[in-house]
Amino acid sequence: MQNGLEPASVTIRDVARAAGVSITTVSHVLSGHRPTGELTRHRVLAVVEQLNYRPNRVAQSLATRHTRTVGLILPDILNPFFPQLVHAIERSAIHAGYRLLLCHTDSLESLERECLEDLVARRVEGVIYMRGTAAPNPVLERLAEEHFPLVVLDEEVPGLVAPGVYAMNRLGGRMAARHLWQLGHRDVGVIGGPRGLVSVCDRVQGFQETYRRLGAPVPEERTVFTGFSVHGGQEAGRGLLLRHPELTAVFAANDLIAFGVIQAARELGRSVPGSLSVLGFDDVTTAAMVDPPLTTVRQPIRRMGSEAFRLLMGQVRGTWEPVRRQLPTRLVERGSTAPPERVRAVSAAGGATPPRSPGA
Amino acid sequence: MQNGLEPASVTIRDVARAAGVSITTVSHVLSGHRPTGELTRHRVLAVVEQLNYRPNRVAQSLATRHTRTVGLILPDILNPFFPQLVHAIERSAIHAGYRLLLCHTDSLESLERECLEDLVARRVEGVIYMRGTAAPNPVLERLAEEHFPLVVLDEEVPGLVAPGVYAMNRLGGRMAARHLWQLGHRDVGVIGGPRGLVSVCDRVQGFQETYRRLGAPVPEERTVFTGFSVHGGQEAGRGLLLRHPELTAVFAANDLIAFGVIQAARELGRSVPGSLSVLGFDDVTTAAMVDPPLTTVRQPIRRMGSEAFRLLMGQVRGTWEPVRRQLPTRLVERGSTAPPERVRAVSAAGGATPPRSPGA
DNA sequence: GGCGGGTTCCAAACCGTTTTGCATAATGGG
DNA sequence: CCCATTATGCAAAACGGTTTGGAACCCGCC
Repeated sequence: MQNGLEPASVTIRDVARAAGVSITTVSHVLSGHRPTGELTRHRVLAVVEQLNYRPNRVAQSLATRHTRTVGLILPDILNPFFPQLVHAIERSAIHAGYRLLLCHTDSLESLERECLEDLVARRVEGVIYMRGTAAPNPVLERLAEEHFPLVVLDEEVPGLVAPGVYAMNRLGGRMAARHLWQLGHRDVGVIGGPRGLVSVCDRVQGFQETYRRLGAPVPEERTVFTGFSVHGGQEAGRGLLLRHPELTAVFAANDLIAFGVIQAARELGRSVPGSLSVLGFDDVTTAAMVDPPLTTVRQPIRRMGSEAFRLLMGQVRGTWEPVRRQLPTRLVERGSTAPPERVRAVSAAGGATPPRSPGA
Repeated sequence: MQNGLEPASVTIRDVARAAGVSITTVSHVLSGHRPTGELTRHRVLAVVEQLNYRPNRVAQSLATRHTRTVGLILPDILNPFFPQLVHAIERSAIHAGYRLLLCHTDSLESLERECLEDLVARRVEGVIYMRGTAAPNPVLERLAEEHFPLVVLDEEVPGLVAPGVYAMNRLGGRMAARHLWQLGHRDVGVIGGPRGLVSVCDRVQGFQETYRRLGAPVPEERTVFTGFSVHGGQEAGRGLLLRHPELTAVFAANDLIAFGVIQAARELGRSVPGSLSVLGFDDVTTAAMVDPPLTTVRQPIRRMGSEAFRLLMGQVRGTWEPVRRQLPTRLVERGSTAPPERVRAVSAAGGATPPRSPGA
């Protein structure tokens, strides 16, 4: 390698020399950590301007032992849920003068570990950790034990004592159940996400528990699990609907899955919501744009992101405590759910309720 | 600030002391830059293991003058196009041992400049720059002049001589035009993205140029511009359709806009593609999931991302040259386009073509 | 005129690595 | 047995900043 490519950037030494002062002085006028003479200050500033000097942040980081960087570990950037989260975090971060080091793990545990190690080796001041796999992560555990600034976001890590920000998943599941129940659905199916994920368990259990309490427990074979993806939802949805044509509604553990279910339903000639209601989770921005617009349980994504960052900063500048924040979900009713056909027919006959027109 | 929070990480000095060798030796066994005795090596490695030593990457960076980091500047992470691009870049990056420093600019020129400055101050080895504004960026120009490793991605910067990777936008526009023309559309509208963006110009011009050549030039007032967002598309679409109800098809400069147009059409009681065909650009993953599935011009997103990274690496390790790579687009026909009603009626009467059922 | 106090500035140590030049020990050949 | 090598390991100088402890100077006051 030839080297010689570097623009041989100007150092603080160059500035000092050009301004005829010591390095120390330059540093002080730049940082303001100590008062400097009016005259020298202007001279230094002028030289800085003229030479277009910018302090080397890595040298600064080494000396000051802070990098103004936080690491982000996320499982799947293609799931629109995560970009929304990243966006919220980014806003907070930039506002606080921090940058984000991005690590996409593709839900691979090995990558997760590697990234985590690398991030701390790079001396990020903290890590916001979003997992996509249920596999235990020893590195994460060590970090938590050492009280390394860390906040778990979105997907809880069982057994880990560390600060975290989550949605009220169980509550969300209940909301979904109540909604479908009230519409009159008695034969419902559930499509969960990856097995072992706490959020999936909570959502599914919240849903099932409500149906059970209402007197119509969801039989085990009507609950299936798949990946958090459109494809997964489609496959699982097709299977479920084929085995249980009597189903009038399906609750999906996230919006991507719900999208897949809608496609599967269409494939099988079942209209949504006419012959099948579909309910999602997350309220990703595209949820309002699909056909039909998806009824879904909204997570307060922006607040989750900013809260996560806030918590992280709290740790960075002092007090580590394993706060566990849960933010409320809320049902967003759109066009993918409607009363089941039987009920519809009845109420239409009674002239009470016209068939609902799905619309924003 | 109490400090004392740092886990007081173990340094190379600690390892050296514990292993009873010099710092140099430790460094050498770890890097393999010089041969070391079998015995010492094992001893050092054992200590490293035991102390769980990880070299401080920022110190390493300072000493070696490389950070194994590249900066990413992108205008809008909420537009699913960019996460897809980021994903592709990330894959290449991680494979090459690099990490990504993420800068979301919200299409703000001031933020762009700031981020760029910060990234080079942080000594990223290169920058992949995606712009969302037409405003000139002096920092960018300086960097390009200095031959700082840089590749412009997706959105060209007029007047800048720097390596770049783009889609064949003009060609894409032509493809869109040809498609609509062949379906029989003669009254078409165009909704461009932000004014001044080269990609927008190219797409729109490619489209218009084709229609002109075919003998049905698009009148100026049927072309409007808006932001790259669903909302923008909806507003612009509503306005356009209100002023020009005679339109039978609309070409949108990206998928988000197209989604908005579809919503606007629905608002106005026009079915898609029944009474209005809509054609997008990008082929974002959600394009296949909206209703109706969007016919769109696909950009080779993955290839654009990996090619951008490849180009960047080329610069990092040596040769700067302002290569300009253009990747081909391709029309993906889905359900949002169909022959205009008039034509449909005719051909249906002629019994030639049954109304097309939009489907995947 | 000496002295306390406030300004300004600088020298030097440090942050945690890499890397070069050299010293020493071990090895082998003549 | 001695010398030329080769194998090993160390000390010290970077890398580009921050920060602390003083030194030098100026001021006004008693």
